[in-house]
Amino acid sequence: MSKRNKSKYAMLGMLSLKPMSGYDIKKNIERGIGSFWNESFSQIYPILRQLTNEGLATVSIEEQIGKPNRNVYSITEQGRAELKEWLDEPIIGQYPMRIELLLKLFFAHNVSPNVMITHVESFQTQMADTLMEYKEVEASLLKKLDSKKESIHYQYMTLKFGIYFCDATLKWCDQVIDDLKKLA
Amino acid sequence: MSKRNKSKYAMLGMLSLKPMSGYDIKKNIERGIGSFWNESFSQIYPILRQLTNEGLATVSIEEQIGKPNRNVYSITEQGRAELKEWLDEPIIGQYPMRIELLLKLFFAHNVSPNVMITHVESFQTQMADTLMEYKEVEASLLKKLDSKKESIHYQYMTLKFGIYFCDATLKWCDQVIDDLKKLA
DNA sequence: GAGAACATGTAAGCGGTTACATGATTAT
DNA sequence: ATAATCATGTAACCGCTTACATGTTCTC
Repeated sequence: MSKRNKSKYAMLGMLSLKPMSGYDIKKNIERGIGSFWNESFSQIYPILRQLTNEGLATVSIEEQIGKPNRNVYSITEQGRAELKEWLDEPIIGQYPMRIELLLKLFFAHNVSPNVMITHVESFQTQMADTLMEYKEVEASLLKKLDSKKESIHYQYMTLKFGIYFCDATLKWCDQVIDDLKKLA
Repeated sequence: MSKRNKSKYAMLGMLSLKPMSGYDIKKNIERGIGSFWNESFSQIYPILRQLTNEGLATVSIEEQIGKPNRNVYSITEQGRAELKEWLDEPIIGQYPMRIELLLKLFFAHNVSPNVMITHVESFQTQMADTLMEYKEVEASLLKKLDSKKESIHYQYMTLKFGIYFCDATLKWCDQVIDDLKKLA
């Protein structure tokens, strides 16, 4: 009944794309699903070891010259089965969002409107940067959409979420800055 | 340097609106900022006590007939000062988002598209419900906008974020369901 | 009669971040 | 030279959720 650890499924999902090391997984999470998911090394490495103990993944050590060895993990049939089981499950409950900017804005009557204008503007530039990154990824994904890999389509759908979110947020920022200026 | 506990400021912020009990704060958080912030009783009560120990709030016990006593907290000048300090600070770093639906969608090549159609559709109806609630709150806020309380304006701005977010998400759901049907 | 709302709290445990530890290679 | 990338891990700590504990009144 308690909140299950979803990091495990994030690992299995990543390994379902291709065999990877812990380091690879970190990078792929950042570049691929960083807008709505994050994992740190201190979670990744122990979970990966746990997966092998449970027979959901196997390891092979790749020796490299001049670099540390890579522990490359591959998903097993059993791992795939467990991943599918999780994918089938309906999603219950809410994702917790804690957006500090909005918390401050809600209590902004305690300070001058200019304070919040500054905060919202820097939030806005951050968002604009993020959107540009997404657009670049989009361009590279669009080239691959014809390929036989259906996973590309799913990657594109999640990316679109990020783009929709940024767009909406940027429009909101414009409006809020306008409103704040009227109060100032 | 470590991640500071922002729950404290959520409490101070709530008390900056009016004196409240822990129970009141919980309700006000749910109804007012629930779309981007949450607190549980096991955080609220200890923090409230801590605030009084630090001189940031005072308590008064209201006796009631047939109901448990209410411990009503009021913010002190010192509390207001600390709240303002926090409001002034620039917001550093990212808010962690963990949206399970998107995690599943990213790995959806492992299951039939119909599985994700089901998930996205129930996500969509949830969002639509949320949006309706927001619209109701919006209607009641619009009536109060003329009032002398400037805090209403800030409440409206944060509510607008929720509305923008829901709108964008609903449009995204429409598109994704279309795309998924083409894959099925 | 069941369940929600009112009202306050504690204890245990997991989830997750931050800091620590190590060290070579490559790019600026 | 300095920083970044590659690469794997551990330990400590904090934040937060879940479960537990208690009891009345009001609503369906």
